[in-house]
Order: sequence, then structure tokens, then C-alpha cells
Amino acid sequence: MRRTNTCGELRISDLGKKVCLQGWVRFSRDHGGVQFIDLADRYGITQVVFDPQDLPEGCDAKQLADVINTFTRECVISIDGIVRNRVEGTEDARNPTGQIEVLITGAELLNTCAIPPFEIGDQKEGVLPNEDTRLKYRYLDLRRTEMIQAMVFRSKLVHLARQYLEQNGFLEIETPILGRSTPEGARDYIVPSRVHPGTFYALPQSPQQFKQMLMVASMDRYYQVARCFRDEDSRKDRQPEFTQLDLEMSFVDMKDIQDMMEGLMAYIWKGLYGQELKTPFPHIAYRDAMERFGSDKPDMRYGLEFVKLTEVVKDAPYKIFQNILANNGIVAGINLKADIAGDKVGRNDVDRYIAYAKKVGLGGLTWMRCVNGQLESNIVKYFTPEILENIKKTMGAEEGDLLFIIAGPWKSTYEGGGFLRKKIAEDLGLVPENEFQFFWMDQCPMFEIDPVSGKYDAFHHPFVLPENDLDDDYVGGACFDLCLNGNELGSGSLRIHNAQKQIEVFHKLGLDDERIERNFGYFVEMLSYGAPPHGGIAIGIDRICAILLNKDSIRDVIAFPKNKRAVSLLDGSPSKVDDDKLEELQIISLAGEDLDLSEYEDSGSEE
RNA sequence: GCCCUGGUAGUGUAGCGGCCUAUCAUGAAGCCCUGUCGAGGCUUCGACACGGAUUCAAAUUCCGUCCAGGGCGCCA
Repeated sequence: MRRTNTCGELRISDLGKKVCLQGWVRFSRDHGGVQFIDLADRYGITQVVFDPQDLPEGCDAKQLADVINTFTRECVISIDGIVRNRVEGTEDARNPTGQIEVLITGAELLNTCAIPPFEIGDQKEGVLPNEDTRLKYRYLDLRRTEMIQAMVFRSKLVHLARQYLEQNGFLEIETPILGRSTPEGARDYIVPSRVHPGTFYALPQSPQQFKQMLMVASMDRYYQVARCFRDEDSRKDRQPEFTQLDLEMSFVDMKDIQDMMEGLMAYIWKGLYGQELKTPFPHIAYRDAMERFGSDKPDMRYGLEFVKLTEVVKDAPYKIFQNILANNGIVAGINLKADIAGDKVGRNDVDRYIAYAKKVGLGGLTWMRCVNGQLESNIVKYFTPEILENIKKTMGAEEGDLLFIIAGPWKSTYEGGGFLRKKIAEDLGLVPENEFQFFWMDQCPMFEIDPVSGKYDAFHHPFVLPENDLDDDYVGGACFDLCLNGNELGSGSLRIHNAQKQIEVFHKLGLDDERIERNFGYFVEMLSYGAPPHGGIAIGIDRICAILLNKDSIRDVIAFPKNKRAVSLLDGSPSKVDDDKLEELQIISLAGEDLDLSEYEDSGSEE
């Protein structure tokens, strides 16, 4: 290798060294006689100087100038030179290599660069091109320092995780990418089989079943940096393919798994920031999270907690509340204290929040303001003075405070309230930056009942160990989420290790024996061959990186993400494939605009 | 499937019925310049997403389409 140093490496201690640097021309400044080039690579930027007056003997200035004249932005060059001091007073304190420069004594153009579609300099933050342009030219976008830092950060984080888990006896084991499609859960990406026409593999939504098999296989502690695939619509924190740090442990209880994760996070923290992370993480029960913050992954870095008013208003002659309470609904309030909201939330803002509340599924939004020691609003006339006083007391309302009151069915009302709480906090600037608060959300139910169909759905997934008898009124699940700043990083649980219990849960979820056998037969059978008690957790690598780096979207910590519509602008996938490929797989597409189905008709009943 | 926001030179923007032959910056091309560092100076080039409608007049208003982002649904 000719290169002697990277572009982020040279310091004052290297003065006089003969070096060869190779990299990209970021900026160049031609002063007529002397010319400066910012030579960049992923390690940094070094200023290299063409100074024809100051060349050592034997250097042909004319020849060098001819080469350097061919350099353009972002072309790839190799320069030989001598590390020297900068002229006094021209050092650049912002750049770690800013004390020195390299006098060019030899130069070579390694490759040209077409005119870049956007500028790659780092000072242009805030004026990034549209994301589709960035994604189309991702290899250029990734040259930006900010993106390089994200990739370095992510690589470090994953490396630290591997180190910690290896130190704790975990085996890194790969599980199949081509697997079986299951009817539960997210939509699968499916892959046609050529050998068995008409059958399909599915890409894994998670390695869930395989990692449980590894426990039955006595591997005891498994982990994997696992790519997962879900064919659902994207969000800023959801991509069609994403990466999870997946792990599973045998002979453990929930605390063992949580302790291991806390140790892992603390190790990563120390490695990334050189600081101790406070463990253990606090816990909050699902019900409390919902009733206090209106979310199962609440951001608890700011207050604005809901206070239950159901009891307080149960005798109020206010029809709307009466109807709601008669249907087992709840009433709860949130107090915007005068010092944080006082002047900032006026009558117009209240109307805005009422409109927002309706948008997020709340029937409406009741408000009261504490003025001259009395609660005032358009509806106080429906409440007796005693009830108003009680509301005031329960909510801790003081002069100038504004109360928002939500009412309706338990789940949808608290969920809507959670959206409202978040919106208010953002509007009022209550969300702190650069504060990271991990916590466990636990004590979850095993099932949720669909309010429309009355059907049981698994709260997490059907392999979670129920904590009590399935016929009890309330069944808890041995599962928990790891949350950070209002985001779910991942969820873990103890798993069912008893075949009969697993079948019972499937039954509860409405699967009959035939369907269980067809879709999960091998899995249930596996449990019958000495499955140890086991459990595990998976956390989203993309999400944790995005949160820790303050990125709006996980796309900013993924080298080659898809856009909102699951398209890769870089390679144009998904794309059509040649007809002969489809023919080999015995597949016809119904999406073609000129498809002639006549020769296939009467073989199927569809359409 | 639905809702919201947006689409102006390569890039980022201003303009939001006539002051538009469309602003500014950056970029690109050319010239000048020996200490800059997003160098600087001068000259030139380059755009209203597409299709309809309203109007004497549309970048601007309306309708439709496409594209992008955010959200709902969905994500066991």
C-alpha cells in the first residue's frame, strides 16, 4: 500500500515526515500562485498545498501543476509530500489536523468524479437536499461527516454488544433467512421456490422460533445481529428490513434477562461515552404507563401526568360524562401548570387542542382554567361547587392552571390522551434533549380482546408464558418492553416451554387443532422434547442508534435504507424480473397491464 | 385504504393573480489572484412536477395525476 497515513491522522509531531495521502478532493482554493486542497477520507481532512515556490530540488513544478489542474471536486487523488508547519497565524483550530499541512511534491489523479448532484461539505447542515436525492446518491451522502459518524457509532455499538455477550457465554448463531411463512403477525416477504413450484419461503419477521429451538438444542445462551423483514407500511422508525440484537437464554427468570440487558447497555454506554449508565432501570407497569402517561412506551422525561377523575365526577350532572361512566369509561385530567403553560396556551390554542384531540380518537376535550381561585370554563355550570372543588384538589390546580379533561373508553381515551400529552409537551418545549431515560414496561396482559370482534389477540406474541391460569378473568403475560425516551427499543419475555400449554394458548387465540398442526406442528412437537424454561429479548439496533444520535429517522443510521414506499432509489428495487425467470418459477403476475389470462382461466376459482 | 404537509435552475430557497424577461445563495464553465480553509473578485449558464379548468392575465386559484415526507390503519 502506498498510502502512509489517513487524512485524519497527521499532527505537529509528524513534522518533516515524507507521506503519501490518498482521498477525495473536498474543496480546493487556488490563490493564483499557491493552491490549497482539502483532502478528505472517512478519518478526516488534511490540507495539502501546492506551493511551486517552495518545492524541494528535483520537483518539476510545471509537471505537478499540470496534474493538479485536472483535479475537480470529489475526484480521487494520491499525493506525496512533506508534513510541514502552517504559516504562523493560519492554523485551523477546528480541525484536528489543522496545525499542519502537507507540501505536495508528487500528485496523481486516481479517478475522476462527475459533477456531484449536491454538495458534500459539512458546513451545509440544515440545507440538505431532499431525501430522495440523498438516497439516490447514497454513496455520496455517506461521504458526509455526519453520516460517517453515524456508521462509526453503529459499528462500535454492535461491536461492544458482541464483546459483552461473548464475555457472558453467548454463542452467535445464524438462523435461516429462508423460512416458513406463518399466518400470525406481520405480512411476510415471500420468496418463491424453484425446486418446488407453487411453494414459497418467507423471510423472517424475527428469529423467534429458531432461537427457541436453539434453547431446546441446549445452546443455553444465543445471540444474533439479526436482519428481520416485515412487509408493512414504513414509518420514520420502521423499515421493511431492520436489524435486531436478538438473544435468548435458558433457565432464567425475567429479572435475569433484564439484568443481562442492563449490563449490556451499561457496557455499551461505557464504551461509547466513557460514562457509567445508571442501572437498574426503573420499571413501570403497563396499566400505570397507560393511566399516567397515555402510552405503553411513555416519554417520562417530562411531567404532564394524567390524574384519574372517574370517582370525582361520577355524580356530576354532566350528561357526556354520565354516558361514558355508564359504559365503564374513564375520566382523567392533565394539569398544565401556570408556570409552563399559563400565557402560552390561550383560548385559540385550547380550540386547537380540542381539534387535535378529536383527530387522535378522543370524543372531545374538556377544559377548565383556574381563575381567582375558581374553575372556569364553558361547562362548569354542569358541575356542583363541591365537585369543582374536588376536581381542583385532585388535580392540584392553582391560580392560572389549565386543566384538560379526557373521557371515554379506557384504552382509546388514554391512548388519545397520550398523543395529546406528547403534542402539548412538544409545543411547549418540555421535551429535554440529550437526556436518555431507559425503563422497563412490564406487568402486561397476556391477551387483548378486540373490541369489535371480541376475539383474543396476543398482547405480545403467542409464545409468551402466561403468568396464571388461562381461564382466569385476567391473564398476565411474562413479558416486558425496554423503552427509551418514548420509544420501544424491544421486547422480551419468558416463553412457553410446555407443549400442552402452548396448544392451550393457541386455542385461546382461536386456532383450531388442524391449524395449529399445520402452522406450528413442528414447533409444538419441539417443545415436547425436553424444552428448558427459557426466555429472551430483541432490541432494535436501528432505533437505539437513531435515538442516541438524535436522528429523526432510522434511515439516518442505515447505510442503504428504503424510502417510505419501500423502494430503494439506489438500485431501483423492487423491479420487474425477466419473463423467463418467472416462467421457471411457474409464476404469473396479475399486475401486468397487458396480461392475457385466458389460457389460465377455469383452473382456479378466483376472479 | 385514509388523513395532513410539500414539489420553483444540479442543490437549497424567495415569490403565492398583472410588478416575473422569476429573487438570492450555492454549483458549473471561463478569467483574475501567493496563505486560504464553505477562500475571494469579475463574466456566463441554468428552474415554476405533469395534465386539465377558471381568468383579459396563472409559478400563484380550482380539479385530477404523479412524486416525496409525517401520521392513522397495519406492525402476532
